Amino acid sequence: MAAAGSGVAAAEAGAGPAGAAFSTANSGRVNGLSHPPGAIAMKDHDAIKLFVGQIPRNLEESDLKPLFEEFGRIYELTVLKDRFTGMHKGCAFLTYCARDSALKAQSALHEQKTLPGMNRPIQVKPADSEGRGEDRKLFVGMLGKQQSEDDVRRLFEPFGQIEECTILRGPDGASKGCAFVKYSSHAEAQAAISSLHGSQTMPGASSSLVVKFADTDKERTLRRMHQMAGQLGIFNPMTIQFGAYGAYTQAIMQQQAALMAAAQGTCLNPMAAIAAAQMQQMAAFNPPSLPRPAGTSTPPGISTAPVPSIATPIGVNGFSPLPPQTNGQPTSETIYTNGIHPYPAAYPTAYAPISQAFPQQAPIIPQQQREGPEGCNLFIYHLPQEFGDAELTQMFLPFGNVISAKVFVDRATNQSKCFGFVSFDNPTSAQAAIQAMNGFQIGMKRLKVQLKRPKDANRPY
DNA sequence: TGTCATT
Repeated sequence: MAAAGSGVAAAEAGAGPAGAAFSTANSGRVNGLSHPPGAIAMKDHDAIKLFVGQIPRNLEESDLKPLFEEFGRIYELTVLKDRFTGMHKGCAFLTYCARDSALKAQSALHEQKTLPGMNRPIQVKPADSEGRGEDRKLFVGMLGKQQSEDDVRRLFEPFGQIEECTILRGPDGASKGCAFVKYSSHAEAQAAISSLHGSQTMPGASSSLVVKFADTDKERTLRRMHQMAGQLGIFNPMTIQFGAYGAYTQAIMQQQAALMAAAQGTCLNPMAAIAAAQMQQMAAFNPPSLPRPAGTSTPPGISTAPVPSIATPIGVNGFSPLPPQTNGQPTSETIYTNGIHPYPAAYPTAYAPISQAFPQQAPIIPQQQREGPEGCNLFIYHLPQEFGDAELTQMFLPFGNVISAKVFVDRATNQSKCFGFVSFDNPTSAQAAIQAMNGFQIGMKRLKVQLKRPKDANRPY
């Protein structure tokens, strides 16, 4: 809850003990016990901070104090105010010196009475900051798909009292291989992590048991935002910077980089190797043009006329000599002098808000493996051993919007299994990639590029 | 032939 979150900071930053914060008329006499005026109130170590909601906005701390003092000596009481306007938010944080006072107040007041002018009863309950549950709830991963709630309980029982145990299941009831386990205390949860995380590998699981604290609401929201960002097509910074021509400009930059490497007889990185090979292939299969990334969206106002001029400088050899002034560095100027300008005059501002939103560094959205629509997903075999996700992405960028590229890696050795997946956002790009890249020779191997087999299909080959 | 999944 945002209100509680900002309120915590406000409460922490505000004046401390009630004795100092509010000097009301009866400050020398609280809860029937007298104590010297000006004495600093101490709170118990196990004191609970309460959230109080449904308070009329005309009531300030001094008005509320008498109501709550009935249950014990108050250590701190803070009405939540808007950080900027100072407006009363209709709620407060309340800490009693004694834990017991808080419990009494909660049971006597929570939902039990409605303050004047409010239409819902007062809320008195431990504040979110009191670790209402997230810090004792565990996420358990790498379970066997056939393990039941009872199996998981048995596993986690030795470390404390389990309040809740839920296996995550899909709509069909099949286990997703993970679960939530909630203990009655943080310490118990921590003990379970220490003993169980990585301790064993469940039958059918691909790696050892995962035991960690579950995501907080905040983390969950963040993850959802990332997912949404992915769906909106914010895949990588180059897409944003170069718009629809990112594929072309990148492909050309790579080829030029590869040229330099090849000219020096050094092919140290995999991209140089692939780009060099790609150029031979370019010259062979369709002389003057890169494959047209069909289906790539063209920003409004851009004519498609520049496309042929992109191909032209490449020439029949698959490349053109570098302009002398670039000194071989594949900078963005290199691209411009080749006659390719990512921002024609007709299209000056459409992406500007995005680049302004991320002035320094475009956000790196962690690329999760996303399948495209049917017919957009490729299976690629016989990849060079040293190829990773990035190289795979680069290799297929010229054919369209690559929404994901994944090279499979052996988890034990971290070695590529030499196959992977590439997904486009449309089937035409996928077909173009198959046409151009299936049988593509790299070193001694030829790539196998075909549509990914659908999960449910049982084709025997 | 999408490996790890967050109510």
